[in-house]
Amino acid sequence: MSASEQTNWQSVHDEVLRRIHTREWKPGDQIPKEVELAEQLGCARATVNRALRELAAEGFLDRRRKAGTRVATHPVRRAKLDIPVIRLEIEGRGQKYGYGLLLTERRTPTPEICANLGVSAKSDMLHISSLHLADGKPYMFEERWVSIDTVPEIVDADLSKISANEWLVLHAPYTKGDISFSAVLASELEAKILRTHAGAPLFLMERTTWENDAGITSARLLFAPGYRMHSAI
Amino acid sequence: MSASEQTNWQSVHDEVLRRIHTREWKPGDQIPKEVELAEQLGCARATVNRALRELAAEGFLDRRRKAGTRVATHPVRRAKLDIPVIRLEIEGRGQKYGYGLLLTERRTPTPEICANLGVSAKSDMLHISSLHLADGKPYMFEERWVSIDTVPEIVDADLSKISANEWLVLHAPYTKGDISFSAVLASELEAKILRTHAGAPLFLMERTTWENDAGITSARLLFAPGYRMHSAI
DNA sequence: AGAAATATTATGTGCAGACATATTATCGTT
DNA sequence: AACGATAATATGTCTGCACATAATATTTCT
Repeated sequence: MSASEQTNWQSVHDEVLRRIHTREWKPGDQIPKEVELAEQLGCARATVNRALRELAAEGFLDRRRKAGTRVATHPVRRAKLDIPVIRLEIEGRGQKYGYGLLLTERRTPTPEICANLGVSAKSDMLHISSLHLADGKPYMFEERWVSIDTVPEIVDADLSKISANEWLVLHAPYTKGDISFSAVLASELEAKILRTHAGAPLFLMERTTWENDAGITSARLLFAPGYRMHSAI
Repeated sequence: MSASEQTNWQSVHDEVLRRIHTREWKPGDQIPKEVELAEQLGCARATVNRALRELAAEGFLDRRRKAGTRVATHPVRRAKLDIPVIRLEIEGRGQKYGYGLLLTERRTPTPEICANLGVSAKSDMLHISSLHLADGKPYMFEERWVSIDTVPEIVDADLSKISANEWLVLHAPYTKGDISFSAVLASELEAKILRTHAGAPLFLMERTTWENDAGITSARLLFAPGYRMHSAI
């Protein structure tokens, strides 16, 4: 290796990654131990440790005490999906964000929601439907249930101005969450709201959050046809 | 805070997260500087630094030199999607994995693939179609293009036994990748292959990878109806 | 040989101290 | 007041050292 430049953890990171990419170190290979690498690259062990730790977190390396460090055989690539507030996602693309509250009602949850959140069938809940727009066009249709037992303050929130999600982000942080993605067909009603036709393929995102096992909210987000979620890996 | 226990970076991490969750520190609030926190919690600044750094990476904190550390106002939650090899995903659920090669042909790419990968229209490429099964049922239909210019060894690979993706993972690591998800309708052909009906909603994953700007592969993965991708946040 | 106790080892983490760097705050000049 | 130079400061990182911990290797005992 060239060396000569300054050795910081980032450069160690890059150098190790380079050796993996050039297949100097192949999947399954054991790489030199931290002390040796530190000596080779002219830096402290702590610096090498930091670099290798990050590489392990990124999925390129497998590390085990005493056993050493080896190149991952099945580099599970981790796509980091940023799940921003919809408003910021739209505004971030330079589009104009719009939001409309379609319905709020206070009632007991459906059996499905009970199962999702793990709450009783007699729970006090808020059911909210809303539509998010980008440049005036329907972008995402949201159907959400919020537990009033867990987040009583929600009943005083003005959900005609700020979306339930944004309100929750600011007032009810969660400790645990679940998110899933799938493809579904638009129903008659959904199609009408999203201004498309029944049977159109819709991207569905379902999110459920808890605060220490107390269910907060469960939401079903239906994106208008053409939506693509993407990410770098 | 209680304290008394041993102070390691993990406990600092958890304590700070607790203060955020209990809204002792609210979104937008500035939190004590590292030196103060270290004093409060009875540990070295390096330890606090490690904890806060992780929390910032997780999206709970915003940190800036001189400006200090504050609780994120819009906690962008990062869903970490593990993108494993399909075989491992299926076997990991205890199902039996099956794989069938449907077609391989060596030809020039379609304009769409050219655009995706950024290669010339006269590139030498391998076009591969295959079907992945779980417990004998169609699970995912894959249509892939591999650049022979970038990965010449692919022509000697036996793709009837091992999927192109698995072969690539082992023999052609990438430095850059792009992944996107969307919902589409099954075409007649796709429906036939996945043993469903035309017009069924399919979850589509598109992946493209490069090695230093040299396009490696572009793949279109169509999952059978009912597929759900999920993750904890 | 086989099992249990013990030693060895590579990574994991903590610490104090130092300097680097990006930003903000302040001061002086016009 | 506006502007540019300068000082102050919180985080970012590196270093050398020490000890903890988990896993493996070795030895000892039956």
